[in-house]
Amino acid sequence: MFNIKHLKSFSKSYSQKTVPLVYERLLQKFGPQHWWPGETRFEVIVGAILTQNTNWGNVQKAIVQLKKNRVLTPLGMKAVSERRLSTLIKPSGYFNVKAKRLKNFIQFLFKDYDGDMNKMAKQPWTVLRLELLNVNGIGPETADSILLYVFDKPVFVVDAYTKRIFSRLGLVKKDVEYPVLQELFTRNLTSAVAMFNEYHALLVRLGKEHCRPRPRCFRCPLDQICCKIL
DNA sequence: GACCAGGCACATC
DNA sequence: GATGTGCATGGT
Repeated sequence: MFNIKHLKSFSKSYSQKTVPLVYERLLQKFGPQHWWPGETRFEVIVGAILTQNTNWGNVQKAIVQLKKNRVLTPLGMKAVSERRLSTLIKPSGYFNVKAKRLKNFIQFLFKDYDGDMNKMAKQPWTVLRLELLNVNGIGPETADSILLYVFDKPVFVVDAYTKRIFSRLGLVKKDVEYPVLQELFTRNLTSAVAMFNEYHALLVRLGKEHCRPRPRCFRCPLDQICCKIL
């Protein structure tokens, strides 16, 4: 029987075994998460930017506001002023910086792709990734979320939960760099898009419910995740 | 009132 | 290159 308490190590074989196994256990425990069912690709991108370091519930409030005011389309968002945009997305927090970031993305979308998401979809994803990272306000997690959840590209999304969970499982150090952790998943998983999509969502679910920044389950050094879930 | 949330850019050393 | 800080709302 797999028991993370005894296997804790940074070894390669541990990773090979653990990365797919954690996925199986999580899917078994929580079931499919049906993540990011945005009505349009543009909506998912906006959500990806608004959710930076922010609770999804707050993001949804902002999305409703944008939709109500017809700003949730490339043309609508291009037309609205940055000041007005920041007011509409207020519930999502960091509204001034996020308004700027949304405008930066819009500028990129119109300059390079004539405001056409279909044209963007045709770009090879490795190229698109670099272009997205070049937009001020889009970092690795947001870029990869867009590639995976909007354009169905085989890119694993690493976030704070991923880092916390897998460092506590002993597979990586606490301050592991983004590409190193990402590589851990791409190297140890065979299937891609559908699984990457689901795995990331499941890690968020696990993180929210059982893996706080400061463990509350003091009997167990990994908080609750080892004894109750995995 | 403290903690937490599906990051990122920028300043400083 | 590593580390610290500002950005801000809303739920528990």
